[in-house]
Amino acid sequence: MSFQSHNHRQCIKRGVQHATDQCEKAGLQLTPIRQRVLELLLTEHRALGAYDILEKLSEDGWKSQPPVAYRALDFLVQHGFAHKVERLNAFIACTTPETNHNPAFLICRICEAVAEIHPQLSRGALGRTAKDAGFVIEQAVVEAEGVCPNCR
Amino acid sequence: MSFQSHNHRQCIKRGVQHATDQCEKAGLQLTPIRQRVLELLLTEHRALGAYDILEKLSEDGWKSQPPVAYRALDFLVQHGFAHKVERLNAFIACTTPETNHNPAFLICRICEAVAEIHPQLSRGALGRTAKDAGFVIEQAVVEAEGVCPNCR
DNA sequence: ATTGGAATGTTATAATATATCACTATGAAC
DNA sequence: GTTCATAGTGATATATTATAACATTCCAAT
Ligand SMILES: [Zn+2]
Ligand SMILES: [Zn+2]
Ligand SMILES: [Zn+2]
Ligand SMILES: [Zn+2]
Repeated sequence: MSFQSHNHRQCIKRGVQHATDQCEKAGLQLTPIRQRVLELLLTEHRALGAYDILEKLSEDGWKSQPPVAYRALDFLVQHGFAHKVERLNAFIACTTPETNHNPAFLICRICEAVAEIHPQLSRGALGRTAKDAGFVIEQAVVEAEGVCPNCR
Repeated sequence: MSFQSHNHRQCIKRGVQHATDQCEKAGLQLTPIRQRVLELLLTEHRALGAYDILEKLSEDGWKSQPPVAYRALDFLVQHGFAHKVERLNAFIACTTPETNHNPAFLICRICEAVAEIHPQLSRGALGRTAKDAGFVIEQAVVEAEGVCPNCR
């Protein structure tokens, strides 16, 4: 859980390592830009906008245009290495890329920290209601805003 | 439930009537523009973007600029007469404005119909997970995408 | 060597949203 | 009745987020 203090260097290392391995296995190309964007996202437990990413890339010497950031982000999201937080129009590295999952997010409105969690929604009230309505859920955006334990 | 066939004229009438009453009671001004925007939203069980609204307003003779639409939408959202669907960056009239609620949405990716539902999330897995993490949820965005009964 | 695909570079523009200031109406305070 | 404060609207400009379209590079397979 990203709200708790933890060995954050390991978050980054683990994230990059996992992506590297997965891409190797699946024949995907974790190109320098894609890897760098993933690292940037992993650096903070906070969602970054595409233009934040662009700015940071530019500090690295990549003077890239918007499509570059969006492409890298698309790739990462597509393959489950990152997620888009719709409420923020921003992106965050996946913190549990090992497991197939339907992530939900807890967003602190004070410090902007974002934690990825995995409640079993389909079994809960949402899934039941949808089922009753004859609606087939393919994907769910679940984003809770509030105050994290550190900001209370 | 907006997926089922129903007397839709009544949806519109009820929505406007409720807003009128509420505003009367609370000393709020349901101005012509605000009422018209609400009507436009009520016309379809589909989310409309601010610029869709602007276009429709313009067909009515109001040659308005973006802030006009956003202000009216802000008002409606603020007072619970409409909701923003984050996943779509668009707005939809509330279908059950009588009750205090934390709405969730079912979004059909085929016909774009949106249904507002009210699962008891706080009692479910999400609420539990948040509580365990010491996170206080103030608001939750819950938006499921999939296929509605009519499009199956 | 040629071809084809995937990734990136580059330019332009679309789509969504807000800041700011000017103007108007309304109603309360004096 | 005039003054004043407030809420709403009008209007201009600009910020922020996102994509379309086409050119170029690189590498591997034929
Ligand atoms: Zn960490
Ligand atoms: Zn916090
Ligand atoms: Zn209806
Ligand atoms: Zn449908």
